[in-house]
Order: sequence, then structure tokens, then C-alpha cells
Amino acid sequence: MNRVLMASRANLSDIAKALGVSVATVSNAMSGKGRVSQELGRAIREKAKELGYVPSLAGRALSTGRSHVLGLVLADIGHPLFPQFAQAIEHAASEAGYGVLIGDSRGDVEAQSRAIDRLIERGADGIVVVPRHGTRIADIGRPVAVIDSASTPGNTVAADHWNGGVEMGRHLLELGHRSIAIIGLHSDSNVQNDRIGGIREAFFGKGESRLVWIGEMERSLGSGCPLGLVRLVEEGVTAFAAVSDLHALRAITELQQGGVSIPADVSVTGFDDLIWAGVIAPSLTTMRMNMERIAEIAIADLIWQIERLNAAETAPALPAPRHPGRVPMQLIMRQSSGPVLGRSALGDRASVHVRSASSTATDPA
Amino acid sequence: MNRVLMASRANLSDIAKALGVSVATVSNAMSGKGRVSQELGRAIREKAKELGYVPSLAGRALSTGRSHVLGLVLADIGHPLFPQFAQAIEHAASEAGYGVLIGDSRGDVEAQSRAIDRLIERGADGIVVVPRHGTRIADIGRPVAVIDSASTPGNTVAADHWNGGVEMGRHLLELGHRSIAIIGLHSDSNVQNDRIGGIREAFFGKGESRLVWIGEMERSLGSGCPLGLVRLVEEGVTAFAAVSDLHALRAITELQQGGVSIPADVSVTGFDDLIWAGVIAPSLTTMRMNMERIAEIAIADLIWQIERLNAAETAPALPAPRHPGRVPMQLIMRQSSGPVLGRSALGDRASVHVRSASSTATDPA
DNA sequence: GCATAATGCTTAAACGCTTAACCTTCATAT
DNA sequence: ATATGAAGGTTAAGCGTTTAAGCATTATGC
Repeated sequence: MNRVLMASRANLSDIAKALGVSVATVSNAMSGKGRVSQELGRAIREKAKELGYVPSLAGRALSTGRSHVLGLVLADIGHPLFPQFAQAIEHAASEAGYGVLIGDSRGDVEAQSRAIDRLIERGADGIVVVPRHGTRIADIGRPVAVIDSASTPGNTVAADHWNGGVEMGRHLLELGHRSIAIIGLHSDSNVQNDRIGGIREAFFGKGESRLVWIGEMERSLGSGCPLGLVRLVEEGVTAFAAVSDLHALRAITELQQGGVSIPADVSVTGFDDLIWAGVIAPSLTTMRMNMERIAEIAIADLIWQIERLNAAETAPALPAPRHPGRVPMQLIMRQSSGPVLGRSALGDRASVHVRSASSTATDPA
Repeated sequence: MNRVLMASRANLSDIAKALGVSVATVSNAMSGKGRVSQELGRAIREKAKELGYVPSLAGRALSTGRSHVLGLVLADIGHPLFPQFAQAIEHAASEAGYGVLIGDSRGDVEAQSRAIDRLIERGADGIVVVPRHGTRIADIGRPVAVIDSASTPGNTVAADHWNGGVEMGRHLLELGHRSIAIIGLHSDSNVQNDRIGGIREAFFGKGESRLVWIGEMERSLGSGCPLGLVRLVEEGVTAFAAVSDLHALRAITELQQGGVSIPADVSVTGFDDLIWAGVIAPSLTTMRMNMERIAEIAIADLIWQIERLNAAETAPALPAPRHPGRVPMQLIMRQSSGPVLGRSALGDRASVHVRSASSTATDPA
């Protein structure tokens, strides 16, 4: 029965007492639900403001059975994209009057379910999950919105990774690239597979694309091992399309270290537009998700589910807010991708050395 | 009065009814507070498990006035370090039985206070703040733990950025570097200032250190502009100590693009050990915070404050858990820092040219 | 002019939990 | 033998909100 923390906070009954009305009336006036006269309503709201009234979420939660809190579970909370997610989700949720409780799954699949359970126990009305690659979210007895990839079963909304891939492929084609290497981590991520699929679709019949799986190489050569990209350049690859900025960064530094100039000698592109993408040299051409939109949709869907549960048998059928499900990605063109220069891409290492001087990709030297 | 969401959840009274005892007894048995016989206690806990009892946080919160939820406000939620923070805080809080509600301040100072207010309104028992540079946290009427830098007023706990700087400076000195450039963003970040101060302290009397402020350069040259680091190399700088991996990355790519080889020609070091620090080429030598420890301390302090408020006049004085306040940082040695090679650092661009693929800014042509 | 309805408000119960206060019963000290 | 106290419960109040139901009072329909 501790009153210290909440000390000075006025509650409904304070307002009621001050105005000589009943608590119920005050509640009605504040929520606009019951029947209250115009003037009394105004007076109450005024008094509320005057007393600095802030509704007690705990009281409300107890009474309504809804906490107005959403859980956010990122499978890989360590992922650099997490901030963007968190920010977008928090914003969208907050706009809708919900708070966001974070859950950590420490990367591991089983822990993911535990994290979800914990959030539910804490009273979350619904959960937003960005699942670990290849995980299927078990049916917990509460609304869930899954953000992953359109090809993930149960997916609610996602960036259109496939089309993003297609666009990225086209971008490279337009620049004249005909032989590229796609860099991915491993094949059990739906997101990556979609992106790769898109790129390949764009290249189908128009160019050659080979695959570099970082995961496999690291399994045999150890984490952080060189990817042998310079050799690929010698073999004629003129562009590297990484499915994540993280891998693109790795590629750029490895190539630069190997004396390959970007974008003069080869182009490198990424995905996600991570925070540093714009400030490295050369700045990274990448494909960006519309997080705000994705978050909005996920939250809207979640809230719709929650409200539907409430309406239950009462209302016949709340109209489902049908959304696109796939949100377009946006190509951010920067310096790391450029036109293929007119030279035999193969074996001409000497010219690479000479010309690479500056990033003036157009220098005919 | 909606029962749908919480549908099947058993409550204390269900257990009480099933066992023919009073609710209070069940509550006591579960919390271990009141007086309950061994056997009854066991029986109750058993029944609770059988019925899948999960305490209602809302009920408890309403009754005790404590929500067991902490707020986390990152000034710059977009910062790449955020995931680490969030993860560590969530873990520490969760261990202590608290949930973590996130608040977004969208970078801006005034929004930071609003975010804090919102969390308080949502009933957070206390707040963890990683403030925006140079912000002072106003006294909200609730426990706060500030994580920033020891030189920030009101700071609760922080990595020992200064000593981290000293260690980094020593590391470079040991490698033979006598002329370095320190790269920072702007001078109103206490964290950066501490790091810089430490590095300079190490170099004091033993070598020369100059400063590069990215913020200033960008103000005149535009965001993402080149920092002119190659020129500094020509002037004799043999190492760049960035106060953040973000800037180190920028330096590495710019140097590599300029044909400077790392670590053969110059060394580059960072701070924070961001996720990609280990996989770029060359992998980045950096200074890492002990987030787990910092989070632990912050949470412990917060909970202590909360409990003290509860104890109020009751107990005379809970012993304050005095903690170090500054948590040591750890040097992660990787490939980007190496010994100064035996050559005149100045003007010997030829050797640089030969070894590195290309050059431009330095090309005498 | 009378049944009916709408309006404006109050009463009271409920949500699930905690906790102070009280009531037995039995063991121990005096 | 009687006061004392501990042990093991129970009762009941309270946290702040919502909401169904009730009750006057005033407006509306015919």
C-alpha cells in the first residue's frame, strides 16, 4: 500500500471531490463515453488539467483487461538495424497510445519463445516479432504481428525484399554490369533469399551472377576471414551485390585493401542503409526499407487484432484493414556503384593499378 | 470489463477456491511474506503451477503502487550502440524482475524530456537515461540512473572513457607512434572529451597529438565530406585514434581509398567495438565498454533508489550500494593498429605508392 | 395529459493483488 | 493456573479505473 512513488498524482476521485460529483461522471467526462452535459464535461476537464491529472494505467489495465502495452521482440537484438526498428515501432505505437516493452531473445530460437512469454506475462496486449531466420512463431494466445519477409509463413508485413533485389539488379545492369557476385551470409534467411532471388531475376538472361556465402567460408576459414573477392575481380566480376550493408562493408574494405578501387574498378552495393552507409569512402549505394511505413502497418494490424478480440461477438465483423503486406524499398544511389569502364574486365590488373588513382570513375586515362 | 484477452488466466482467488483457503493466504504463500505453514505453502504453490497461475502485474501494480517497469531513454536511439545498451539493460532489469519500456527522444533535447515524462505517465518506477550530449536531466520526481560519462553532472555510472583513452594512447605509444591525429565529432560530448583527454594525457610529453573535428569540417564542406586524412599522413601522422568506431570506419575507408595501407602505412583505432569492427579489412582495433557491468550497476542503483523510496521513514537508512561509478574499458587489439615501420614517416610517399594500389590526393602529378 | 424516451447523473460492483488488523489455537514462561 | 506470545490462518479495506444498472428529471409523441 505504498503511496510514495505516486505521491502527488491526482486521481479521478480527487477531481470528483473537488467538483462535488461522482467518480463515474468524471471518468465518463474524460473518456467521452457516458452521458455528461457539455458544461460539466468542460468543467471536469478543466479541473483535471488544473490538478495535473494523469490517468493511472495500472488502474485502467486492471479494469479493462488491456494494458495498452505492446511487446517488441527482435530475434537478433544485436543487429545494427535494431535501432531503426525500435524507433519506428515505438513511434507508431506511441501515436496509437501504446507503450513498447522490449524483449530480448539473445539470438537463440528457444529463448525467443521465452522472451515472448515473458512479455505476455507482463501483460502485453500484443507482440511485434522480427523473428530469427527460419523460425516459426508458435501460436501464443494473443495478437502477433510478424515482420520478416513475404515468404515467411505468418508474416504480417515486410519490405518488398524481392523487388528490392530486382531493382538493385536493374541498377547494376543499367550501369553495364554483366557479371556480378552476390554476397550473402547463409541460405536460411528468408529475407536474404528474397533479396537474392530478386537480383537473380533481374539478371536472368541478361548477365551472370554467382553467389558468395560468407557463412560457409567462415565455417572452414574462421570468422572474419578474407572472402577472396580480389580473385573474383580478376575472374571478371565487375560488381558485388551484398544483401546487407554489413557484408558490403566487408567487401569494400577487403577490395580496397587489395588495391581495387571502388567504383572505378568494381561496384559494390548493399541493403539496409545502415547509419554509416553515407559516410564511408566511397559512400555506399544501398537499398533502404521504409521502416516507418512497415512499423505503422504492423502496429495498425496488431491494434486491429486487439480491438477485434474486444469486440468479440458484440460487433459482427470489424472491417479488416487490408494493407499491402509488402512495402516497397528505395534505392539510395551513392558513390560505391558506377558504370563499367570500357576495358576487358578480365586479367587487366595493370590498368586497375594505374587508373584507380581517383574516384573519378569517368577518367579515361 | 473485458475478459477476453486475459481469458484463461487463473488468479489468486481461483487457487484459493480450489484449496478452500483465503486469497490472502495464497498471496502470502506465493510471496513468502506472511505466515503460512510449510505444507499449505507447498500445496498452494503446487496448485498454482497446476492452474498455470501467472500473477497479474496490473493488479499488483495497482495495489503496491509499483509497476516493476523501468523506462529506457536513449537520446540517440539511432546510435549503433543502442542494441548493446538495450540488450544489456533489458537483461539486467529482467534478472531483477523488471520490464523495460523504451522511450524515443528522436535525437532532440526537448523531446528527451517529453519521452521521460511519457514513460513516467506510463508508470515506470524509474528511468535509465543515456542523455544527449550536454543535456542535464531535469529532476523528475522519480529515480533516475544516468549513463554517460564520469564528467557529466548527475552521472550514475559510465565506462571509464578517460582511462580507456589513456590505454589507447599507451597502446599507440608502445607501437612506436609519436605523432597521431585524434578524430572526434564535436566538443560538446562529454564521452568524447573524456576519451580525447585520456589519449592526450598518455601522449603528454611523449608525442604529439592533433585534433580533427568532423563536425566542424562538415559544417563547411558538407556531410560525408573527405576529411583530408591522407594529407595528414604526408605531414607525418602515423596513427589515427578515432573516438568512435564510426569515425574510425570513415577514416579507414578514406585512407584506403587514398591508397594508404593499414596498418602498414598508418594505424587506425576506434572506440565501442561496434558489430562490424571484427569483420572489416583490416579488422579494427578498438576499446570496448563493459555494457553488462554498466547495465548491472545502473539497474542496481535504480532499484536501490526505488526501494529506498518505499522504505521511506520506515527503515532508517538502507546501505547505499556504492559502486565504482566508472567501469574499466577493454582494449580489443586487432589488425588496424600496428608498429610504425622503420621509415621516415614523412614524404616517403613512393613506398606508399608501390605498396598500395592507387593514390590520388597525394599523386604528385 | 399520459405513456415513453432521452438526458444527466449516481450507486455499486468488479478487475487482481497486497497488507494491516484481527481471531483462534496451542505452546511456553512465570 | 494464568498471562504471554508465537503460529497459522481469516477478514476486510484499499489501490484507480471502468461500466452496467438505477433513478430522477425533463423533453417528446400522440
